[in-house]
Amino acid sequence: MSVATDLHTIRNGADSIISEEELERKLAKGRPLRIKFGVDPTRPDLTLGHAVVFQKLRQFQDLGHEAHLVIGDFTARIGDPSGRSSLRPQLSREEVDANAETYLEQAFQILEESRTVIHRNSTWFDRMTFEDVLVLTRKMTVARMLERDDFAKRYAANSSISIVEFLYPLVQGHDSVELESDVELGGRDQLFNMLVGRQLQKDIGQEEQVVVSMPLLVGTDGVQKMSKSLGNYIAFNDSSRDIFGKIMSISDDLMWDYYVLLLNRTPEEIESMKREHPMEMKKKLAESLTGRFHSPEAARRERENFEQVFSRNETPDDMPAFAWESLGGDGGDPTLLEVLGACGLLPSKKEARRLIQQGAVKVDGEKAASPDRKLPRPQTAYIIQAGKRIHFRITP
RNA sequence: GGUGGGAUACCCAAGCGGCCAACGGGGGCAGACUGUAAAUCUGCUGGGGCAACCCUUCACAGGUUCGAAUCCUGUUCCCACCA
Repeated sequence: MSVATDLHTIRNGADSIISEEELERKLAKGRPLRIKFGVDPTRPDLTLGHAVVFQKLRQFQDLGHEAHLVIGDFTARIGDPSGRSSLRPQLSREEVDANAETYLEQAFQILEESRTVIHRNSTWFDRMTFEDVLVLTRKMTVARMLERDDFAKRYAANSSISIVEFLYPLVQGHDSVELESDVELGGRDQLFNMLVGRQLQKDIGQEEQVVVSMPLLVGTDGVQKMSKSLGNYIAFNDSSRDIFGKIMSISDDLMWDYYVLLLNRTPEEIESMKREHPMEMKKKLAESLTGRFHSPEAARRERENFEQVFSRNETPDDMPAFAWESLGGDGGDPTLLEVLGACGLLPSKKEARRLIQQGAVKVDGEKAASPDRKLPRPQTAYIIQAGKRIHFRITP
C-alpha cells in the first residue's frame, strides 16, 4: 500500500489532521509509527463515542503502526475540582487499576492487542519535582490557555476554572514528550491538549507529533454528543437487544455518521447506501454493530426479534414469565394494576396506572382500559404488554 | 480579607406564610400518525390508596407559627465584585 492510499484511509472520517503534510512525511519513512492515545481511567464504561477513536486507532494498527495507550493514572489521582458533575473525582491507585483493567478489556474488542503498548503516566510524573512542574508551566500562557474553547466559554460565563485544569493540557502534552509519539489521536474535544503536545515536543527538539482529531459522535437523542451522563449512549456492554434497539431509534440523518465513524464507510459507499430504503440501511447498521459487540448470530436473532415485535407487532419469543401466585394470585384474583406493580418491570404502580390510562397496556392483545380489571387464574397464560417494549407472561 | 448574590423536583427556572407535589420550558414516557426515523397533535411526568386522604420532597440542622419552599438562627457549599 502506498503512502497516498494510507493517507486517504486515515483521512476518512477524521475531523482534522494537523498536518497532513507532516503525516505524509512520517508515513513515508516506512517504519511503524507510534500512535498515542490517552485513556481516562475514570470512566470504564465505554460507549460508541469512544469506539470512534478506537476504530481509527485500529486502522492505524492495520496499516502496520503501533498503538500506545497512556493510562492517565497520575491525572486521575489528582482529580478535577471543577466539572460541576465531578467527572474527574480523585481516585485511589486501586480504583485506577480496576478501571484500567475494565477499560482495556473493552478496548481490545476493537484494538489489536498484539500491536498495543500500555503506559501509565505516573511512571514519569511520580518522579517529577515541583521545580520540574514549574519549568513546564513556563511554556504556557494564560492567554493561550483561554483560547481553548471550553475555557473561553466558562471564562465568559463567569464559571470557575481551577488552576489544575490549566495544568492538564501540559500534563497530557508532556505525555507525548515522554512517549516520543509520532501521532496523537483523540476526540475533537482533545484538540487543544494534543496541540500542546506538539508545542512541548518542539520545545525540546523532538519531531512534533501529528494530531488527528475525530468528530464527537452524536448520541441517540440526535442532538448532543454521546455521553453517559446525558443518557444518550450505547455502551460496549449493552445487551445485544439494547444495541440493536438503540441503533434503530437513532434518526436517519445520524445513521450515516455511524456508518462513517464506526464502520469506516467511505463517502462513495455512503452515497450509494443513501439510495436504499433508510429502514433497511438502519437494520444493517444495527446488525453490524450488534455483531461486533456480541456475535453475528446474536445480531441475526435481534433482527428477527425486532421485526417480530416492532414491525409485525407480535409478541417476542423470550418474554419473562411470572407465576400467577407470585403476582398476587394467592389472595383472590389480582387486578391488572396489582399485577403490573408486582412484576417489577415498571418503576412504580403510579407509572403502571398512567400507562393503563393512556391505553398503552394490553392483555392478550386487547387494550385494557381499566386498572381494576380482575385477572383470574389463567387457563394457559396471559400475555401482558405495557408500552412498546415491556412484555411478559403470567402462567397459571 | 471585604461586600453582595445564590442553593427548588432529571436539567433550566418560577414561587417569597396557607389556594404548593410546587407556574413555565427542556428532557423523558405513553397515545395517534409511522419505518422504535423525522415532523406534527394529545396526555402524563414523587410514592401509596387511588375519591376523600396519607407519606416523602424545595442545601443541612434547629426555631417562630394553627400552618413554612416561603420568616428567624446556625451550618455547609457555590458564585460575582473589590482587594
